[in-house]
Order: sequence, then C-alpha cells, then structure tokens
Amino acid sequence: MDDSLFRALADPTRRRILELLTEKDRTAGEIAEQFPMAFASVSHHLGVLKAADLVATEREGQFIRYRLNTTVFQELVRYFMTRFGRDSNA
Amino acid sequence: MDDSLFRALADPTRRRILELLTEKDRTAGEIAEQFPMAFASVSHHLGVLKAADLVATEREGQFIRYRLNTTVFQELVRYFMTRFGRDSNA
DNA sequence: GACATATTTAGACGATTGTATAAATATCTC
DNA sequence: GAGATATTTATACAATCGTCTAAATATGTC
Repeated sequence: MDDSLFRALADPTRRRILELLTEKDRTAGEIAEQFPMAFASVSHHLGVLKAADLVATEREGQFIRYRLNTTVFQELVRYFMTRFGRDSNA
Repeated sequence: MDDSLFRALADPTRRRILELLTEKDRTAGEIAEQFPMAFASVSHHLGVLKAADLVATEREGQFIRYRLNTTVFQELVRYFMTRFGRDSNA
C-alpha cells in the first residue's frame, strides 16, 4: 500500500475527479471543464492520480482518455478491512 | 466524508499510529516511544487523528489513553465500496 | 506548595503542495 | 509545413504540513 496512494486521495479536487470517472471514462478536457481552476492545474492533479495508479490513460488522437483503475480501490478496501475492520483480529 | 479524514490518512506516521492502536489502546507516551521523532511531534499527529475523529481519548490520571474509533473506518470502507466498488453501479 | 511525570500548545523553519501563467509537445486538418 | 486544438511540462509563489525546541498545562507524590 503505497504512500502516494493516500497522498493522492488527500485532495478534494482529486477525489471529485475520481467520482466523475465512476460515471464514465472522460478525456482530460472533459474533466478539466468541470472545475473552476486552470486546465494545467487539473492536469497536474491527473498526473498525481496516475502516479498513484488510481487512473489509467489511453491516447485517442488528440485526446487522452482517463479511466478509473478499480483494482486499486479493491486493494484499498481490503487494506482498511483487514487492518481496521470490525473483526480484523478474528 | 470529511476532508480532514483523508488528510489525516495521508501521513505514514499517522497510519502507523492507527495500526498500533489496532493491537490495543495505548497512552500518548506509549505511542510516542515507538517513533524516532520528538514527543511533541507525535502529539501533533495524535491531534490530527483526533480532529479527524479517527481516534478518541480518555484521561487516566496523568496519562491520556488513545483508542481507535472503528466507526469511522466502517464509514470509510462504505465510502469506497459504494462509490468505487466493482458493482457500485449495480 | 514544590517537584516530578505526562502531555499539549506555541512559535519557528524548511519541505511539500496546489494553483497560476507561459512555454513545450502531440495530433489533426488544410 | 502552418495553424488549430488538446494536453502536459516548466517555473514561480503563497499556503499548508511535519518537525523541532521551549513553554505551558494537568496530574500525582511528597
């Protein structure tokens, strides 16, 4: 369970990006226009999410499409359940 | 799901403190002696964890005993499962 | 009350972070 | 290749964060 994962989740803009991606995959521009900040700032957040392996990308011509990496979320849930869950000592 | 919760989890020392508290409740001093940093620094981390409601405290004479607030972890797991779980759209 | 122990709070400081603007890279169309 | 669009990278800067030392607070013992 990497440190970058928890740091990536610590910012509300990034969590909102992840929630947007649960609905459907989106291009960087589609994501950026949902936020009041500069495109470059959103791009920075996307980079952090990608470095934490929370999202994956695929180029589509001029566009870059982002999608959730659901595997990491499963690992995250397992982390919390096994260490801190109600019957983690069972 | 409060922002302070995710920020609190972003630091490895604080996550280690939480893991120590899964074993058993501990006083601030017992926790602090597990880390190479100054007691005051650990105390600061304990304050962050408490502000995020991840731990609760109880005074015992001179000592202050910390325990995990497992309820918050349950909410956290639910947050990840419902929003990002494999069948969150089911 | 005076002193010892346990813990937190205050203040300072360097490191990291989030945001902005400007420049760079990549792709598409002509 | 030139120009337009999509996106990232570079750089700068204020804000937040993690740690430290010193001071303050709380409790227990004498």
